[in-house]
This record gives sequence, C-alpha cells and structure tokens, in this order.
Amino acid sequence: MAKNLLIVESPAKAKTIERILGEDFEVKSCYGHIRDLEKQDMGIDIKNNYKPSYIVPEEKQKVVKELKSLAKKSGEVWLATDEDREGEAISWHLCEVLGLDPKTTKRIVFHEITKPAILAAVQKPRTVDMNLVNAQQARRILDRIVGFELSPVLWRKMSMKNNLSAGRVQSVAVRIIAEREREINAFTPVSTFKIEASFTSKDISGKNVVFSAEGKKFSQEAGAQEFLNSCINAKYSVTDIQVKPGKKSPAAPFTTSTLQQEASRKLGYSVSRTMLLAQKLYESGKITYMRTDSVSLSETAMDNLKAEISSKFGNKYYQHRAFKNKNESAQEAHEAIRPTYMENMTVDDADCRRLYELIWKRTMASQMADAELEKTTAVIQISSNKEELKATGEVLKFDGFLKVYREDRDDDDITEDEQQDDMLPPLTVNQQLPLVEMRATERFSRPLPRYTEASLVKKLEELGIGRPSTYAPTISTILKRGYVEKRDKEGVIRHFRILKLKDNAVNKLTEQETTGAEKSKLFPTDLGLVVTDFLKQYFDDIMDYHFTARIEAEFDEVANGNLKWNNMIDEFYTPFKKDVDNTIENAERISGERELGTDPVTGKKVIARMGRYGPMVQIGEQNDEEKPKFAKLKNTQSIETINLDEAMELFRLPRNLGLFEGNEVAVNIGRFGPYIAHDKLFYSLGKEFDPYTIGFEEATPIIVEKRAAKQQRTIKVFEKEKIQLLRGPYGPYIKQGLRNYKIPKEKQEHVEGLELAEIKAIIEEVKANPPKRVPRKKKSS
DNA sequence: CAGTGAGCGAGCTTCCGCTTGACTT
Repeated sequence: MAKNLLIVESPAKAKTIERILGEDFEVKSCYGHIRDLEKQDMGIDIKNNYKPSYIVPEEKQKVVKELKSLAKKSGEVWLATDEDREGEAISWHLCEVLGLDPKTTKRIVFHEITKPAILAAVQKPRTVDMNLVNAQQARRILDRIVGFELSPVLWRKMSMKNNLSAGRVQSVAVRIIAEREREINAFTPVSTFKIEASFTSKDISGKNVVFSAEGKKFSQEAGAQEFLNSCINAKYSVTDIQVKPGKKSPAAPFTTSTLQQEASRKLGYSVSRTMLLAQKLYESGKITYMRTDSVSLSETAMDNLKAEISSKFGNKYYQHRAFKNKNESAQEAHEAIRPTYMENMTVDDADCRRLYELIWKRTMASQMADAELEKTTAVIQISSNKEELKATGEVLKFDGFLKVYREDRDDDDITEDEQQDDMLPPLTVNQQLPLVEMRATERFSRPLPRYTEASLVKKLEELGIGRPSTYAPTISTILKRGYVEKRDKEGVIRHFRILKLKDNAVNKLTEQETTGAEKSKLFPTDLGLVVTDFLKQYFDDIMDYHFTARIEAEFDEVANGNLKWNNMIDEFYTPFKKDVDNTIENAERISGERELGTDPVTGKKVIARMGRYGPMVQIGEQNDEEKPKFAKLKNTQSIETINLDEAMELFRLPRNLGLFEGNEVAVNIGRFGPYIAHDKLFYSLGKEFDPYTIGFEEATPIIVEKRAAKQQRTIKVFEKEKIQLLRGPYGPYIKQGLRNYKIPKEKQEHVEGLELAEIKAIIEEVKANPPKRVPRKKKSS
C-alpha cells in the first residue's frame, strides 16, 4: 500500500515527525505559505465582492511541484500545518493546489513535537476549518489593501519618493518611535534634593561598617539647606526595626518576544541576530521552535525539568509551575522556546552558545522554587527635628530559582525610588548611631528612554501588533525605508548641587554628570516624523494604536462564523477608499516646513523642510528673483529641533582652504559624507575631522596620504586603453572604465608580469562568461 | 561616487505573515 503523505510547515519538524510516525508516513514540508495574492490590481477584485486571486510565487514553484507529484503517488494526504489562522489557510491552499477536497481531507494539529502529542493527533483528524481560513483571507486582504493603497499616496505626496511604504504594522511602529522622540524633546527635567545619611555600626564580626539611610525629598535647595542646618549637632538613634519576609518568582519560559528582549539586555544582540542564532539552534535540533507566542511547556519537557532540577540542586529547588499567557493576541500554535534536552547544558557552536545557555537557564528557572528574602527597615530618629530617616536592607534567605537565572529589566520599568538594597549591619532599638555625613543631592527627573529594537518589539506585542515571525522583519523594514535610524547619542554634561553636612558644618559643592547618553537606540528620521504626521492627519483610524486590536476582534468573529469576511472587508474598505481619494485630491505635498527666522545678512526667510534629497534648510523662497540657497542637514540634526544659528552654520560649506600645489582645496559634504576636493579628485574625511573647522594644515596631509595609498594599490596603468591593474581587498583585479574584472586564480600569482594582450583576453573572457550575480544580501540590523 | 532642491511624466515602487535558501563580489 502506498504511504501516507503528511505535510507540515517546517522541514526541521518534518524530520522529527517522520521519525515518530515511522514507516507508514512520508513527512514533507511546504515551507510556509505556498500561494499569495498576485500583485496586479492588488490581487483583489474589489467589484466582485473582494474576490482574491492567488498565485504560486516563483520561489515556491519547486516545492509545489514536488508536493503535487508526491500527493499523486500517496495513499492519503494529511495536512499538519500549524494550529493557527495562518496554518489553517496554508492547509486550505494546499487543498486547492494539490486538488484535494477540503471537506474530506484529513487535517491534524499539535502544539508540541512530542511522540504522545503527535500520535494523539493522528487518532483524531478533523477537516479544514473554512471559517478560520476566511479569517486569514480577511487579514491578508486587509493588509494588502492598506499597504497597496497607502504607499502610492506617499509616492504622490512626498518629495522624497524612493520606495516609500506604509502598512498596518510598520506605520504604527514608526509612530511609536516618533512619539517617544517628541516626548523626549518636550521634556523638562525637574530637580529634587534627596536627603541621604551615612552612619557607622558594628557588623557581626565587630568591625565598623558604613551604611546609609534615606530621608525626605526637597523640591528647593533652600528647604534642604534649612533641614541640614537643623541637623547640626543632632544625635541619631534607632527607634524601630521591622523585618518582613518577601519572595521573588521566576519569569515564564521564553517566547520570541521575551527571548529578543533578554538577548538584547543581557547579550546586546539585535533582534535579527537573536533570530538567526535561534534558527541555527532549532535546525540542529537543540531547541524547540523559535517563533512562538506561547509560554507553555509540554508534559515531556516538564518531567524532564523536574528530574534535572532535582538531580542538580535537590527537591527543595523544584516547583511545578504552569504559566498562562497574559497576551490576548497570542495564538499559541507552538510551545515556549526551550532546549529539546535539558541535560545538554551547553552547545558546541561558539556563536550560538550564549543564546542557548540563556534559554537553558530561563527554562530551568521557570520550574524552580521561589527565592525567599528578608527585608529589614530601621527607623532612625533625629534629636533636633521631627523628620525620620529610614535604612533598608535585604538578605537572601533561600536562592531558589536565582541559583540559575535572574531576569533583566528595561530602564523604563525601573521606578525612580527603587534602589539596590544591600545588607544592613545588625541594629538594635535605642542604639545611638554616629553620623559620618549627611548629604542633600540634587537629582533630575528623566524622560523615558528611546526604544531599543527589543523594547519596540515588547511594545508592539503589548499592542497586539505583528507576530513572532514578523518582529525582526518589521524592524528591518522601517530601518531600510529610512523612517528610523539605529544609533548612539552622546550625552551632555550637567551640573548638580550637593549640600553636605559633615563635622557639624554644612557646605555646598557642585559636581557634574553626563546625561542623555544612549547606545544603539532607535531614532526617528525627519522622513519618519513627517510621514507619520501625514498619515496621522489623513488616516488616523489606521494609525490608531488600537486599530489592529479592533480588526483582530472582527477576524475572530469571522473565525467563529458570526461574520462574513467580505462584509467585514467592505465595511472597512468603503470609508477607507474615500479617505484615500480625498487625500490624493486635497492633501498638500508633505514638506514638514518650519520657519526658523530671517537671515541677518539678506533679511530673507530661513526655512527647514524636506527636499527631494532629504531634510534641508534654505534661505529665501522659490518665488524670489534670486534662487534660494540650500544646505543639507547633518545626520544628527532634525527639522523639528534645528535653530537659526545652527542653520546658518550649515551655509558655511563649501569652504575654500587655499591653494595646494597650485590647485584649490575645497571642503564640502556630499552624498557620501564630508570630503576634500582637490585637483578634480575627492578625498573622504574620517569621523575625526569636522568639515566646518578643518584647516589647510590638516587637510593637505590627507590629500598626500590618500594619493600615496592609491599609488600603492595601482600595479599598472594603460592610459590609452583606460585599463588599470589594481590591488583590492579581494586581491588584484582589472578596472576598465567603470567596470571591474576578476583575474583568474592561476594568473593572480604573477600579476606584475601581465601584459596588455593578456589583460584584454581576461576582459573578453569575463565578458563572454559573466559571473553569476548573487542577489545582494539585504542589509539587516 | 562627491551638483541636486523644478517640472515633464515612462515605468516602477508597496503590504503582512508563513518558511528557509546557498557561494562569490
């Protein structure tokens, strides 16, 4: 009898399942979706009740062909795609393409790749759930409509029109970044003076140790001053000691989002790097599937963990825990991310090791006992006034899960008053405490930090926007489109005041700190800000943070069979299309224009705005008799924050530094950054040079050095034929005009001896057999 | 590689969500 054919989405899963099911089944993978809407006319027949037209994309034709021929030969086809909306749709598309009847074809589901789960699934097949499929079609069609209607609006209305795009997910992601930036710009720090005193007491071994206690906060320096004055010559004694038990519980096992967050905080990985490494671990069978929103573990895994924890740390450290998903949008088609075998504490692959160990620890900790703490608070009385001081300390009584893992937190989750509690020395009520010193330190409130890739993912997940498989690609998209940039920001120096009471005298001093420094954060570009404002103005519905949640509720209604998908789409499309048409008709071009003031020399208006090639400033207007002068903004500047002085500074380029070897030395900023132009040649300026201040003495050595370096790279030149023999980073090569030609390996050894005829032959050879072009790897974060 | 900032308008771009692929500048 012919074998059964069982189709899953992932090839790695196929292998495992084939082992479990044995001889009767051949298990194959369809590699995700096999069909998509065609691009012509959006792939949707609006007039015909939104009828979708699907095609098998080029890159999927091989898989589809193979599945078709296997299906023909097989006894029965089983559909085992993931148990979620997308998985159901994939099963239906498979029916359509393989000529199977969705009403009778066996459809099975499982959430975990374990023998009991899969054998149980095979025992109770169902058929494709068309309501769920329709919910997916509605999702797909709505996303296509939003993306393919909105993007062209941007092409029409933006002066910078190079493949701009808009979409349900990406545009809201940019909005999140844009709004945070504006909050930060609008933030005014408020300072307070916090009282902190340090005392000495004896520890258990009788040694004198210093500990600190905190008091009132004052909003003004005068209040703090007055308080410290009142403490001169005061005595301090303990009036009360309270000891309270506390506990800490471990976090749930990893989902895609929490893995990305922790790998970012603990290992400094970008979201895409985390996913790349996780994919490698998954493909080599080391961890379970890495694109998941589920926090649950399989029974098998739980048993495995119990045994592992008990044998490594003892029964006391084990605690059974079943985690529930707090996230309403979760579809839970898979397990949480965990090691496949807990007995493997690490992996050989050095690249993957740190991520694996992180997953191992988090999984382990999730089934371990709470950590037990003891929190001590001592109240300290001041003899000369009514205020009290409080000293707090924390002692770990039982480490529990902290033995293996401690979760990191984002800056914005840590409240201002929180502090790291250390141990207190043993204190007794009525004990007199000698004061070391008391300080009132000025502290400034801080704005929320800018988003990292990972904290953006966290925010998107909270809003139910995007899916585990799209978090990393979404970030790549908004970076690639130039809506957002990932970069560092240097901090600025700020002074703060300290009032110090020591030896019965109060003194004032000023210290400085760096504030506002950020590393690898997401900043909106002017393009991102301007496009966000535009979309918010004309499409506030789609830009609403809860838009996705709202339509998800409707997709659920479709999935439950209470709503027809075409009706749902029509309800959305009719008003949306009206907005699109109205915007195209009436909206002004997007410029983000901001008037900065007037040029002190000419008295003309100075304006910052978006231009054809990016953000810029201009003196004068288009209609003036004289053409306006233009200058590009620096990378770190923004239309929103640049002031008149900074703008005028930009017009100082190009600068002429004088004559060198009889030719002018000019400095300017071009398409590729700052450069020196000299004798028709260009020399890029490194980061260490500032084009606005660089002088003749600094500029000429750059010319000389770069020229020498170029000489070194040049092996031979044939002026007449415009052929150069050069040394590049990949070895010697031939350059004729603008084209480069690779020199065959066997001839690279003696390039110096290559003659013109031989070189020409190589060029002809390469032209005749052009090297296969590999699609350039997409730049990812 | 290294200007530009306006308009004409051919032909093109674009979405989200599933999944991995394969090779030389």
